[in-house]
Amino acid sequence: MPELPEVEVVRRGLERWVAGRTVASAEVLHPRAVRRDPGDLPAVLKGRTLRSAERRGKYLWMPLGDGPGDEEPADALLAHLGMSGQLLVVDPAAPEEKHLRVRIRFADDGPELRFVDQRTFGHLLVAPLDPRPARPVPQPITHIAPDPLEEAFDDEEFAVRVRLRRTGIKRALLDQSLISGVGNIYADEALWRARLHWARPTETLTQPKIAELLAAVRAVMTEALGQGGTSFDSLYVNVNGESGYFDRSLAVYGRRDEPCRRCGTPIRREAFMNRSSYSCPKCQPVPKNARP
DNA sequence: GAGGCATCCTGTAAGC
DNA sequence: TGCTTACAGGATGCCT
Repeated sequence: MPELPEVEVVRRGLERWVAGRTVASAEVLHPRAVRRDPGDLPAVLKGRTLRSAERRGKYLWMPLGDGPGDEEPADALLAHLGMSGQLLVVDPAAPEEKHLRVRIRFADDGPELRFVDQRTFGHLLVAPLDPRPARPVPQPITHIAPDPLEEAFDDEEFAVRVRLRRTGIKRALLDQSLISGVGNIYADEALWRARLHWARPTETLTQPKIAELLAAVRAVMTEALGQGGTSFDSLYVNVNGESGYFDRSLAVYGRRDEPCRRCGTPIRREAFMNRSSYSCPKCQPVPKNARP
């Protein structure tokens, strides 16, 4: 499941293999894979140059240029991988993947870009860039907060906003308008490292504790990035189709009844927001006034 | 305005 | 063996 580290791995692949190339044609094979008007995508992309590969949280985008000029791009190809999306750079003659949703061919007749997505939670679209912020971002994601690996992320502001919330800390971590790029897996891992239960009321957290949690979020993401991301099956791969290995390093996620790596207590699984939370009963005791 | 929950989707695994 | 059900989860929209 792609979270920030996995998406960053994909971004680096796009920067290396796709940036600077001009689109010859685009083909939409599943309407749900493209937001707005799916019929428009081929016409809007044809002849445009994919300038570079940018990322905020779990969103990727490639600003679109009209030629060799150095004018500021006004729009971008925006992508979210959802649960199972993959952006693959493959030989045009390679057989079609079972869940191929969008195919983009280039004018240089080199490797093509394919959007493959089994569960169709991911999507592509072309959107205008909002030029107002210091770093232009596509308009559909202007409500997304910077991610903790960005320079623009403000630790103090994050702590203030978390303490103003009246909810559980894991809900806050998953709220992309507070902090982007954190999903269920890395939320559980960071909370374990910071010895916090997921239902801890946000208003009871001190500023130093929030700083410790942020450090844990950054540490787990940086380590995952170093190993090419997390993969439990073949659903997540980088642009060349290679899986990451970080799942071997997970301390709690998916380790129900296995011993905690700190104290040996069996890891518990609890239902949370129609999904799962994994934690250590001893290291992460249920708080008073828990907010599920 | 903020918080919380159902919904979208498909493949896999478990249960009967 | 074959069918049914539960589960996985990011973002959105709706309800309170």
